[in-house]
Amino acid sequence: MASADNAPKRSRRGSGAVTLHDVAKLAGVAPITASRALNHPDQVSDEVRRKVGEAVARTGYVPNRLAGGLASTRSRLVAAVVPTISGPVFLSTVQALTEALAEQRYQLMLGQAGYDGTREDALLEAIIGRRPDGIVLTGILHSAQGRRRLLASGIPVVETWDLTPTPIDMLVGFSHAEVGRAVARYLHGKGHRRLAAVAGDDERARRRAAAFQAEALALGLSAVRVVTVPAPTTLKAGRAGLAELLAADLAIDAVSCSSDLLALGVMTEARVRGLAVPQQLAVLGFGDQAFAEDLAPSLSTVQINGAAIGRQAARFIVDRAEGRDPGPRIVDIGFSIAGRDSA
Amino acid sequence: MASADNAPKRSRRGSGAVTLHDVAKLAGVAPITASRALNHPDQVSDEVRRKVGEAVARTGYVPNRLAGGLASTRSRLVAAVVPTISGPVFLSTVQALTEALAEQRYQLMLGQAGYDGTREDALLEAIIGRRPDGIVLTGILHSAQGRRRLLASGIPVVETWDLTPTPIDMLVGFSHAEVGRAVARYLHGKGHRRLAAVAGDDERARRRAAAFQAEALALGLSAVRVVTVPAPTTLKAGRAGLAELLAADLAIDAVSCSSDLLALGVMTEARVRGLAVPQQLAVLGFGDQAFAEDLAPSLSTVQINGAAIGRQAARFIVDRAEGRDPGPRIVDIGFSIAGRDSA
DNA sequence: TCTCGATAAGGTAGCGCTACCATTGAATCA
DNA sequence: TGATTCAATGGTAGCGCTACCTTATCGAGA
Repeated sequence: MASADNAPKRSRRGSGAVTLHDVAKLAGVAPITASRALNHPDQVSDEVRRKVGEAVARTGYVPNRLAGGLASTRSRLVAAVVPTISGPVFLSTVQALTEALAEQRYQLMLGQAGYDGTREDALLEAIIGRRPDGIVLTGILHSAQGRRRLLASGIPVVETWDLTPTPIDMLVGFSHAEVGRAVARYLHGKGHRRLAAVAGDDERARRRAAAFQAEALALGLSAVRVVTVPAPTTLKAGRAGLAELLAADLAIDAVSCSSDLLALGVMTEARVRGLAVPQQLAVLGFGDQAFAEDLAPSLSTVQINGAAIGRQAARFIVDRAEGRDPGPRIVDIGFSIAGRDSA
Repeated sequence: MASADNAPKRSRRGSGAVTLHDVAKLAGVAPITASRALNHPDQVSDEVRRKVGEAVARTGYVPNRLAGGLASTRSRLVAAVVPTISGPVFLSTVQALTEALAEQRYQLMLGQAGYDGTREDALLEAIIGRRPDGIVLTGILHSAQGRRRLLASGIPVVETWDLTPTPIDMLVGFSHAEVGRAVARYLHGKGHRRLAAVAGDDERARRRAAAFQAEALALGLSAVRVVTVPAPTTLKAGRAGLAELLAADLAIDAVSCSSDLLALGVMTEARVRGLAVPQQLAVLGFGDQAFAEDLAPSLSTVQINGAAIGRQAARFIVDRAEGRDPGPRIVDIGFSIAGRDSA
């Protein structure tokens, strides 16, 4: 009965990495105490904290969050869904979200749903399977089936970049209809009378455009022509959009665009055609990307604080995950119009 | 001893979600058989496959990948590290990576390291803790300490957007020095003799610029002035960069930029100052972002197939994870120069 | 007839961690 | 002094899944 079994106790499986057990043994404490020293340092003595810290440093131990998540049903993982990462619109939100979460030791998992929604179901399954502590939906329209699935999963959900009276769970955004109306009033206020728009083919841009049209009519202006281009929007589409508007020979004097890139395209096409911006044609963008301010002429655009959206979404989810009350479930982040040289 | 304990068998813990046990019970098979029906369908009978499929549909079961990953030491998770998501350079790579991985039922986890590397250590810890099946480093210089840590973790690593003879593990990229030299030869071939450069303050851009300078000298041209601007690069920095070059009064006739956005800034500033592009000043970009081709004048630029990099990285990692030999560990994806109107 | 191998299914024992409860010893109170 | 509280630590039992092994069943070959 002597120690005949010097054979590795660790069985066939496992990654072979350092585990909490190894750390605990080295520190001379029980595994659970080592766990506490790392996760609830205030619950152990200085002595234990020191010994465990040393053992961690010596072994290079990195906690297995898969195991921790399984045991505690808290994965410290947050999933974000964007239509596509190439549309730079949501980037500031995703970036702020990543950073705010990293500060709280949460990690972001990114999924792309595409603009058509065909991958949505597979994506949701992949996400829910990871049992994230929260899901941030960024500018995506989801099927009723997907809604039900999310709801059933019980995972906190934050919808962003929109404002609906009936969110799945929580929401940070702004009113697209309000943006459309504000833009119409802004251009009208600047003396423009023959408005047009170039809009990406996505739900939100369409809603802004519709409100823009309606408000222009309400202001007594002539009917607004809207050219729709595929999403995600590109500079090229902006050029083509203006070309199409000019071909229709409507004598327009202002164009509202559903993205800054589109606006840059419109300005480029106008310049090539010898149309002075803003004298002959006013151009308004959407999103206030970094380059907008430094174009020549500088681009007037709708400012959305994407970073604020990301931070609020992070706050929502972390509060929920830690059992705090996140307050009102709907936050209107608002918007403003940066009046610069182009309109 | 009768069934006195009608109390919920499921103890205090757990998420309350449907588990494989529930599915198995409903299907009338053992849990392990249900597991096989889902993960190795060819190992069970049609009958079992059908019953389990039905049970899954009825219960809305979503496998817990935390538990699966813990048991199998295969997380089906891949981590990608970018300096920042706002620099649009790596977006095409990240997008292609996400898509290629999603096809193989792997999921991407995104981390931002920043350009300074202060967050690098915390980020690595967060990543390794999830026990991903692979890590893709995108354009990031990591400390020797980080290298050691990654190596010690035993996780497959793919470095991208660069070419070094001593990768940590696997590598897909191209030679930045070669790009710098090719650009110098290209501009020289177009008849330009007084070259300059505007480069972002990151390791790779600096290497391109250095090779650009060296090659220009080798071609017998006068010394190349390089203006360095902060990373990530912006349009504004491009404008400022050109302004600085012009202030030095060097009579330059061509500018090579370390990003397309920078090039757009240079072109914008040139236009404002009445400098004709390319007649008085040739401008060359880097990255071939979507907008480059449609600018006026269209932007000549260095094309990098970022999507191909992403796909190859995915292939590397999936092959490794599934135990296949991924072939040569270093892949040079190359580059080309798109000669358009600006240079 | 018996053995053999292939196929299909099940049982067992963890993966590495933490929730929950029990225990200990010291400090506090009446 | 003994009852009571508290802080610090440990033990046990899973979280939900899968690797590994074993057992039943069947038809083919000797």
